Amino acid sequence: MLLYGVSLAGLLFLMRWLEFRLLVMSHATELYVAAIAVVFLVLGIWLAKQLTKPKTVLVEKTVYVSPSDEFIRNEKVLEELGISKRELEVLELIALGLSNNEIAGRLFVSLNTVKTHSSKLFEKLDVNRRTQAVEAAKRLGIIPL
Amino acid sequence: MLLYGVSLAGLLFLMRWLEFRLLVMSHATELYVAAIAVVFLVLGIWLAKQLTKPKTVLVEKTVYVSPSDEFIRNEKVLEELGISKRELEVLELIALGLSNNEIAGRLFVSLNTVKTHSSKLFEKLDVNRRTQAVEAAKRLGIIPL
DNA sequence: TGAAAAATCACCCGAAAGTATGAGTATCAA
DNA sequence: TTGATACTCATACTTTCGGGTGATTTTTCA
Repeated sequence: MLLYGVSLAGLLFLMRWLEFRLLVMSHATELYVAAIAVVFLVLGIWLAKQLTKPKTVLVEKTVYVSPSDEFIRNEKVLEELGISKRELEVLELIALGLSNNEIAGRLFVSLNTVKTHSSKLFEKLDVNRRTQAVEAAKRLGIIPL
Repeated sequence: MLLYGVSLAGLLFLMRWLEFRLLVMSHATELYVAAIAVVFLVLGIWLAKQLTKPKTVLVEKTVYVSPSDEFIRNEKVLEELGISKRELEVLELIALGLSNNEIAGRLFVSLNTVKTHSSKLFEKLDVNRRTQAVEAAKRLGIIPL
């Protein structure tokens, strides 16, 4: 008897619902159609996304990595050796292969000043040639390899 | 009693459904809606296909100019520039920070010979200083970084 | 504010580096 | 054998480098 009641209730609900559908269809057709359209549009998109294998395009890019891209200066060594800012600048330009004259021009100082800086630099790096200075500095992590 | 209830319910539902179908048929709305649904389903699929950007997978092929493990000399460049064996030896010693005199001593040749070699070397590397030569050579993969 | 450190510049001198030119020897391929 | 190339060495000259010394000016910092 209980089951019967429940069934009847469900049936009534279903009828009500169908009736509602009917009502909507007869009175608000545009809305309904639009809803259907949207629902199926989304369904279509979803279906397409599910069913189509992702189009994959492989693009190969050759990257040349220079070992000097993540250079971290060893400040500790700099401090220990007592190398000043200016001296470091000179050192970097020396490492680039510039002559003292070119360095002087680039730093807007006289040739003599550059010589003084480089001399002190050599003393601190314990070398006596600019090429050795570059070697030593790279080894010590003062300038990038 | 249970069976009777269910049968009755089913019967009622069937009648309602037939009635509904009939109604739909007579108004032809369902067909229209179905058509809309199909159209928009297809439209959705089409849209999805159009809008899905091809998934681009960028594969970065990393080529180390000079891997930290082992140095491979770029023989090609050597040949292109016409750098001889002896000149290369001089170049390597220059890169080590040796003076022309030291190089002469190590290679058992005269200072003048070393000068000749280095001069030709500079010419081939298109530089005019030993420090620049070292820079250029390292960049070209002629000597290890 | 005053001492220390850094940066600037100058002059001298010898050593090293680099340029120019020429030339002898050895090797290898055509 | 000859021509090309690499290697060797020399002389002469110019430029650059590096060491030494000293000085002035800035900057930094206690």
